[in-house]
Amino acid sequence: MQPLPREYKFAEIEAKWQAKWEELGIYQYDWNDKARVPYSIDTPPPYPSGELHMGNVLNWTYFDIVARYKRMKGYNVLFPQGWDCHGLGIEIQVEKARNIRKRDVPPDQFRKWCIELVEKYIAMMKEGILKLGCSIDWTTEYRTMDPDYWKRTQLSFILLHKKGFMFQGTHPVNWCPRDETAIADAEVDYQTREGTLHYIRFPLEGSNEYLLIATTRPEFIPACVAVEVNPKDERYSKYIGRKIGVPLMNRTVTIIGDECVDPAFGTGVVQICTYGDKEDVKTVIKHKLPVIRLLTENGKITEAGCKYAGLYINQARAAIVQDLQDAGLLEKTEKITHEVGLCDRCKAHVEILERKQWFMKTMALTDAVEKAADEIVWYPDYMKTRLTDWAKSLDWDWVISRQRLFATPIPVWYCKSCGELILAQEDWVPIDPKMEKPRIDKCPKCGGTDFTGEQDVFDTWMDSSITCAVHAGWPDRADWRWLFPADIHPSGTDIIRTWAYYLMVRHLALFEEKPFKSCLINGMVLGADGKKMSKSLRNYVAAPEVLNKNGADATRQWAAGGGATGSDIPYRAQDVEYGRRFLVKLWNVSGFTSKLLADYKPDKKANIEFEPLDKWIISKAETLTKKVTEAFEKCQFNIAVEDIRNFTWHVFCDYYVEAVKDRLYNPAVHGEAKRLAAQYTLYEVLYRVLQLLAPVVPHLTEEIYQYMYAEDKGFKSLQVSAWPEFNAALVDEAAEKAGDLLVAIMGEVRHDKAEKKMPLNAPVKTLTVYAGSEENASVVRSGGGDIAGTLKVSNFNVVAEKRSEGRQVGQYDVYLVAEY
RNA sequence: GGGCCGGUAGUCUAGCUGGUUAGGACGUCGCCCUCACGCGGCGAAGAUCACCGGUUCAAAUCCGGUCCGGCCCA
Repeated sequence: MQPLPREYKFAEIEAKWQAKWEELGIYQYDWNDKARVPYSIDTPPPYPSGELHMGNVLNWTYFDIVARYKRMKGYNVLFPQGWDCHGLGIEIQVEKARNIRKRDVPPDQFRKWCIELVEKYIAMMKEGILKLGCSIDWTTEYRTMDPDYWKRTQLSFILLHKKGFMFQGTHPVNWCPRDETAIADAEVDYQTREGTLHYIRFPLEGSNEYLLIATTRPEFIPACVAVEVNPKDERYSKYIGRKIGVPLMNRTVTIIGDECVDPAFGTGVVQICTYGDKEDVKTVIKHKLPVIRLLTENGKITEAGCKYAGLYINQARAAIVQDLQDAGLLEKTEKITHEVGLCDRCKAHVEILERKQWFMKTMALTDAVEKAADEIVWYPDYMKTRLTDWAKSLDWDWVISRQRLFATPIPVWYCKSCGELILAQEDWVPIDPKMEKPRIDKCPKCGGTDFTGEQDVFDTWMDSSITCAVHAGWPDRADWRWLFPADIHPSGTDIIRTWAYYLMVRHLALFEEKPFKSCLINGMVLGADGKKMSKSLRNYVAAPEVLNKNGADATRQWAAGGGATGSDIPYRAQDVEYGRRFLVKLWNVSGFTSKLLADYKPDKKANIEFEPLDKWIISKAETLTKKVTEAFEKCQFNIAVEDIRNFTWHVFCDYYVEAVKDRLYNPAVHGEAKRLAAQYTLYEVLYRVLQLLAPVVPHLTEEIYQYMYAEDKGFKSLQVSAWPEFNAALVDEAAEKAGDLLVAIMGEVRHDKAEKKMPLNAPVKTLTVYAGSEENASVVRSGGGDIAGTLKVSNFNVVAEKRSEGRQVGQYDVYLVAEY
């Protein structure tokens, strides 16, 4: 036992232990250990976007607590760390930083710049994660942009292709004309914008009548393939089946009926264009309408647009509106607000384009996803419905091809003479078909020898949605199933529909097994103003700033205790400061305890005489252990943190330590055996607090452990000490009740002194307690030593009879009179 | 329009498998320089638990409805 230094220097302590833990290698997963039960965390590889933000802090703190807790519980914990590098976000940032468009430079050069930027960002984020004190096994670190990783993405594609899950199709897809790539539903950001509703006359064939249609997108008139009305709408039902002229276009289309038309919107007559919006896509499929490809990949009008060909969408709209007006076909316009789809990376207006794309058959897996979701434990449980509702609401299969540069290549070629698809063999990967030829002599279909490599690349989610298998060692390790499914997958409320969903479909399709056994959801971090934290709202706080100012242990308490798991939590500086104050308190009480225990030998337990308050706190510590363990098991970090803090601060520091000072200072009065009991209790209860706190506050608890306990307990780190098992035999309800009464009496005398504006250490000449019953009287007498010692009472009288004189002790039928 | 969540003291938040003097934090106001800690100690004030109805001996907690807010989606 060594006494603690006086000052608590968190920066020093935290840096020291972060280095030391790494040196000790205690966070390394033991790949050869088949005796201990493994526990694998499916760390979501973050997208390196710059410095760590408070959202990352919340997320990483949650699963680091789980990792540390499970390690103490004796599991062989796998806590890997990867980086999800590819994506449009990085491409756009490189373009902006270098003021170029990606097509302006050779693809290799562009890729190189992307890698440089990603590496810079990884370094920044990694520094933050290290400062937070995460117990990551860094020997597992990987980057999805490395060929060794995209080998896995490609292999999974080949296997899924062979199983029939991958197909090419000319389907309408969400398309970003600015980035010139297909994007998934999940990447479309819907926003309310002001738009113009145009009322346009469509002439009925064979009459002088016309129908007035309302549209926000007149530029799609050249792609009009039908006009639609609601068959229940008496104004128009009679026209169903008739032909109607398309304004400015020398052709007619048929008027069709469908109940999905809202008679109250606009005029109740709508044009169906390929493709003005997602509704058009549904209608085209349902009524088997033709498709007119109006837009090019960069958002210009095609030849199908006749005289408007070559114009950008906006230019075409202006020209068409002008022409309609000149022709007298534009009856009126009005402003409306409506939802528009924007590319969530660049905010350009998303169009719908028909283009050959690769898809994964995900809709066919919806039942399997639902079943798997039922088998998974969700923290909190209601998050399950977010996933299943999303899965059930999907209309389209997942578009997995992208027209980008910084991504994993799709490992296929096409025969130049017959167009036959050549799929890479499993042992060819990693391979880039843009750079390499397929490893065959000739086309198996036509014998041709010339091939073109696939130019498209994979959606970034194709990389990151196989992590559960990859972390387990797939496909390199024969025993990867040992770690699969992952024990826990952490996710945020905002990415359940992407990350959790894609993980589900990929692993279910590949391995017919759910990817993870439990799913831990974190909410969003809000600014102090209660709004979602963002730089533009100026309520943004950078994680390194918080960590440098308050240290990791205080910051982690904020993350763990800021709110219930899954709910959004606001970042407020004062909450982190409360965490820091708690640490100072713990440090001080530990230092004080270490002095009181200077002559204490833990192994010498002979001749101990427990007082009621010793039994009281030992029992309470045991009850606390049960509560905290249950809370950690259910990922209720806030409950665990609050219970430990309150016990430490208010039960241990404010009452127990105060109550035993006199026993420790004056063994001549109380006896050596009772002094030893206090020392034993201080020693064990503080150790228990340190252990329970270790997953949340790893650095400070380790520092205290090393000074006070390492020599005796023998673990090289508190982090690998055995989690305290709840021992029902140590719970003593009678002792807790008795102690509560004794503590209440001491509290009541404090109240009395406070009211009389006396210092708390003022001596009491006579203290008379009217216990109200013989039972209470014997309790009060049994704790009389500690009470008299703590309150400096010269004459302590306990009267069993009931008498309402003086102050009532709390809610008890006990009264006391103090004379000074 | 749909799904999910929330509405608890000036502020943030816990509790919500029904019975607690509704817990904690920040802030506010007193008092105490008590031999670990003023980043402390002891106290105090502050909540008709959004609203309306129902179930029940009993509801912040369960049910129905209304209003408001958030996230995600259409």
